[in-house]
Order: sequence, then structure tokens, then C-alpha cells
Amino acid sequence: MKLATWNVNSLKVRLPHVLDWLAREQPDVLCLQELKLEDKSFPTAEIEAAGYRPVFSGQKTYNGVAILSRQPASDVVCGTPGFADEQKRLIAATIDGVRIVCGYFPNGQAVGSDKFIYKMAWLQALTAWLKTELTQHPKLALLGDYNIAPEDRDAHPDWKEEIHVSPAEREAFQALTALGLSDAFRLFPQADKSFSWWDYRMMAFRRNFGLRIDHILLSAPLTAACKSCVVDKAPRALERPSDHAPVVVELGA
DNA sequence: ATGGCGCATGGAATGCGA
Repeated sequence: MKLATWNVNSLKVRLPHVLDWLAREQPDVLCLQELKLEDKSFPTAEIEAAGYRPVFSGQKTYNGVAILSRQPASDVVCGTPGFADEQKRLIAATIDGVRIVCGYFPNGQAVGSDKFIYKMAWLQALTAWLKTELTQHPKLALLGDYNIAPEDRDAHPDWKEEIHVSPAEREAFQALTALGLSDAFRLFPQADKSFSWWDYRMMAFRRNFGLRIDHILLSAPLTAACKSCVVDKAPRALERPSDHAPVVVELGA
């Protein structure tokens, strides 16, 4: 089973890249973030023509998440239960017996700002909900744009901002792994300075000035089955790319 | 020291992302 996550920064603009990538990579599940479109504008026909079924939770201009899958999705949940949130940042569904949770974690803007406080509250609510969700679904994967670089090696040495690398954010990430989830990327040897996001400005991709902020966390049964985890940098090098690259895991039987 | 690009909205300039 092949699972992937990709912040596409506007599904309308990125649809050709997404369709090309699906055709080439043939994942069983693709989680998308930052759709930036309303549900009525979701490109259902194009996704279905590519052989995938979508479930989605969108909104105008900002946010928006979707799960595309070859097999049907059941028990779909939009938004973190118990956390009132007007921003469409979470969708979960069960596919082939695996609980898939797709999240677009808040950016936080600056440590201590109102948006940062919202980010931390969002993370706390997610963690509390996942704790109960894991009791119901031992096979669970949390995929998405976390907007957190978990360790120093996940940020370029010249990254000067506090946001994405602050102790509070990293503690929140560790609270997720403390639920029994493993960072799939770190189950395997990886090149130094492996990132998943590069700013559009400053020729950041060419200089590899990036952050690793897109992650796939796996519960214990899925961790045991995990065969690989890679960042696919190829789409970032295309014309009019998303600023994020897809992250992909392969699970064995 | 700042902003540097891209997207959306709306039809210019601004908010936001990370």
C-alpha cells in the first residue's frame, strides 16, 4: 500500500501536476492540503477519470483538505471532533482498513502571536482526539503539512525564524509521537539536508534552502510494515510548482 | 534591515503563506 501527502497550494492551479503525478506514481492514497477552493469547485470529474475517489473539505481562498483513494473511503470525519474551527484543516477516513488522517496544520506566523496560540490549541485538540482514535483504529496514519520541522536537521542551517522550529512546536510534535506514532521518514537512512518545502523566493529550491515540515506518522502496526519513505522533489522543479513536494511511504502486506 | 514569489480576491492593492 502506497500513501502520500502533498500541499498543492491551490488545487485549481496544480491540478495538471496532481493528475500527472497520480498517473506516474499510482499511490493508493493521496492526501492534499491547501486546496484553496470551495467544495462546489472541487474537480471531482477529473479525479475520478484518473481512477480515484475523492473526499474533501474545502473553503474559499484558504485551507482545504482532501483524501484521494483507489478504494472507497468510509467513516469520513471533517474537522477535529471536539474542536470548533471555521478553518478547513482536517479530514479523516478509513481506506482498506487503515485510518487515514489528513491535516493542514496552522502556520502560526510568529511565536507568541494570536495565530501561534491558535496553532498550539489546534495541535492539542488533534493530539487529544488521536489518542482516542488510536484505540478504535490500531492501523492509523497521520499525513500532512505539519508546519513543524521536528529537529535541527530538518531545517536549513541558515533558517533564522523561530516559527516552525520553536521548542513549543517541537514539543507538540513529540506529543504526537508519544501516542505511539513514528516519523516514517526517519525509519530509513536519508540524505543530509532533506526537506519538503522551499520558499518561492530567493531561488530557495535551487539553493536547497528549505524545511522538512510535511510528514507521515505511522502507528506501530504500520511502522512495522513500512518499507520506504521518500520526498519526491521532482514536482518542485516543474513550471509553476507548489512550494511543497510530495512525501510518500510504501507499506508491505 | 527589508524583501525578494505565488495565489486569491477582484479588478488595485492587500492578506497570507512558511
